[in-house]
Amino acid sequence: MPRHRFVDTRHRIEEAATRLFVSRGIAETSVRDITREIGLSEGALYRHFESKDDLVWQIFERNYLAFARDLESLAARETGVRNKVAAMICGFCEAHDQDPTLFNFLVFVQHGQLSKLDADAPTPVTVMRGVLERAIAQGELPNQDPDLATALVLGAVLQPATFAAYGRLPTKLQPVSDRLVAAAWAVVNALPPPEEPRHA
Amino acid sequence: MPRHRFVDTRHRIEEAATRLFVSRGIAETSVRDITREIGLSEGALYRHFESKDDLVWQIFERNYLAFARDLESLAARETGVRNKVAAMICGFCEAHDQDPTLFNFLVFVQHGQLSKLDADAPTPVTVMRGVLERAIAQGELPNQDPDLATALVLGAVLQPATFAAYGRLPTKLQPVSDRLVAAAWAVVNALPPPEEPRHA
Amino acid sequence: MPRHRFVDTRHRIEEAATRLFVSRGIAETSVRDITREIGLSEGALYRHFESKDDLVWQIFERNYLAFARDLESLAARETGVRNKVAAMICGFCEAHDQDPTLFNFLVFVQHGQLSKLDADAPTPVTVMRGVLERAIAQGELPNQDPDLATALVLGAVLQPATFAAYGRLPTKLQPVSDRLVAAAWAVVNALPPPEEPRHA
Amino acid sequence: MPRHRFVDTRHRIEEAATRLFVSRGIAETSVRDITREIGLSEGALYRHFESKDDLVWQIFERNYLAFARDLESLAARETGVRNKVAAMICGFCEAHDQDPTLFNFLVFVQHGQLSKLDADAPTPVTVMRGVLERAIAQGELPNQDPDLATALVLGAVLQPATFAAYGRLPTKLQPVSDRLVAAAWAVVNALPPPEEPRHA
DNA sequence: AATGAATGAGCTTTCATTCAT
DNA sequence: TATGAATGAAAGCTCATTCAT
Repeated sequence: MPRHRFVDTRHRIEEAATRLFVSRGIAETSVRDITREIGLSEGALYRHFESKDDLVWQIFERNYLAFARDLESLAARETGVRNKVAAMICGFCEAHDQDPTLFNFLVFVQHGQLSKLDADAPTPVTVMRGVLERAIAQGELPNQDPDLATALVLGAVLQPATFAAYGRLPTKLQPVSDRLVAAAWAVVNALPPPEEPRHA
Repeated sequence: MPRHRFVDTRHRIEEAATRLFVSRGIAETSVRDITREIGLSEGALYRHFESKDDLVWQIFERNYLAFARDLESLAARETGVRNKVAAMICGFCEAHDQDPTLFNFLVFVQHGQLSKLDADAPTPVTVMRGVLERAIAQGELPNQDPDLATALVLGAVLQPATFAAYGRLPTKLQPVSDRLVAAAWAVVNALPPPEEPRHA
Repeated sequence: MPRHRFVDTRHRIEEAATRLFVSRGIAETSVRDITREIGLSEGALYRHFESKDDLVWQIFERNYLAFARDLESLAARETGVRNKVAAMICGFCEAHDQDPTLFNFLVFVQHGQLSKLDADAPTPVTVMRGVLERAIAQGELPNQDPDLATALVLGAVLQPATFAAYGRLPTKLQPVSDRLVAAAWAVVNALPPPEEPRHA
Repeated sequence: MPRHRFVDTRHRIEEAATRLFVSRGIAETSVRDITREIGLSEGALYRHFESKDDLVWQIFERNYLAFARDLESLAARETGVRNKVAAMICGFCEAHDQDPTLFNFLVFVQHGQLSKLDADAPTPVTVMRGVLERAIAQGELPNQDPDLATALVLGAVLQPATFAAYGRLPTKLQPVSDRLVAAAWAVVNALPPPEEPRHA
């Protein structure tokens, strides 16, 4: 008999739940679906999580914040926006490829979990934004709205991830991470021409 | 309560439903929620839609295909990839700004509706892909995977739209459409340096 | 434009209703099913019948009593139990063959309608019982319980009718009416041997 | 309210359901009616039966087939049609008297359940038919249509059972089983005179 | 007479959660 | 810790009936 049954069970619940949440949606996944998947009784789940909501939240919070911290340390390790952004994009790709199910849950499925987060807890979005904002302020990047810049950079990884989830792209993003990095970099440097290009 | 109001009940249902679907999610919105919103009895909804699923599908299909056709004609009107892509990006922005709720429903909420579409019905995604693929084939764009290119271009509008939905960006995208166009264009022209750039 | 539209519509409702009641059951047939069958709106049915219950009742009462009266006059026309019973059995067969749907409705489907009948209204059952009881009293038939006798005689037509409804027998009973008559007659004359057949 | 009563909930459901189905009809009995009758919540029923349909079917199938097997073994135990038929008629009476509610459900109420049965599963009807057909083939009975013979024999028990259900006969059939046996026997031996008995 | 949208009660079923064991 | 029957609220849906037109 394994020593860590409790831990093990909890982990198996989270894993099965994440899988089902991503493939069917949270509301479409019943507690019964989850427990049946791992041969557990319905009631037993409540020894490990206070409620279904709590289960969703636990999966989300821990992983979301951990992911944010990872990105943060990846960026901290580098110098210069270019390298920092590149490292973070690669971080997204690695997180995606390592567990696409969890990645999709964190980034796409999380219905309403975001608003439960501590307002100033670092998230993948705020971490990226922090790097870009600082770079803009210090003139490392063209002057631009940091929020829009963040959206554009993230779009360069998240939309490919979406395509991968829908089968429009291969399941692995790391093989194309160079391309995504190039795109992310291009996007924050590609400003439209000024509105009124006076005389010749 | 009057029986025959002179308003289009069907339309009011669709509108309220779209709003609720976007803000809460489809599964989290009950038929009762929808009808209560517009002062209608539950049963009455079933005079207009066969089922809740049917309601979702009707809203989705009609608007999704119409949107795809709009993009198609916007692109057709232009010559050259650059202009075509620019027109489409602006088309996304306009659709978004005109009815952000509907836009978000079509692009983000549609749970499983995509798979019900006719396999070869044109969608916003396939329309964009068509333009890019042709341009790549004809050397108008650097050689690259058309699917990845499509993802990157779409990311340049959809991620800002997501940010707008979350309040991270203003509700209107049209004011920044130039920027999005520039980003979209940059993204398909920013290829990473070749892996091994031997001698000169 | 036909003169008797009203009458006509009413009749068409009754006919369609009877058919559906027999084939699906009363509860399983909705007002909508009935009206759709004859291209009428739901509301219009209520110009002809006060309620669905009323519709059921009207179909039942009129036909059930008419059938009882038919049997009564068939019996009255004959002399002697044998002939009277034979005539009634043939009456059952004819009624069945002429409109099996209506016959089955009257005899098998009528859920709870029987109890709404006037307690002393003549019914097919009471008519048959009357003939048999009188014959027993007058020694025309062996002494026996008139109710049991009635059941046995009716069983000789109704069970074949049931078989016809289930496809175990041809749809027409008249071709075998002689046999049914013979059976009915045999059944009221076949008394079991006395309980204790002492010596010899 | 206690969670784990030491009674067989499933059995109590079946019993209450059968009673209600017979007295009101299947469609007219709601799941709520059934559970209220035995002090159970509606949802709890679905731990024991997949659906209302499933409940109906389970009650029907098990008992119907068991009854058929009983009749089969009663017949097998005897030699000669006469005895076999007598044994089966008595079997019907016993089944009826032991649980009239269940008997009526099996024989009269079963809405559409019959068609779900395996096509070649033995039923009370086919068992009786088998005995009669063989007897006819071997000349033990006058030559006649075995289906009609089966209908007539069954009519001799089922119509009295119907009368008992309607209160036209006492609730017990066993006291008159001799009479029913005599009737059943008479019915298969009472052929009408040949159509045209020309000269002597 | 006829229409059909609207009502509102009721139906079957699902599901998160509790609790005796 | 685990089980699974039981709860009770709510869901999607149906349907007899009404009524403005």
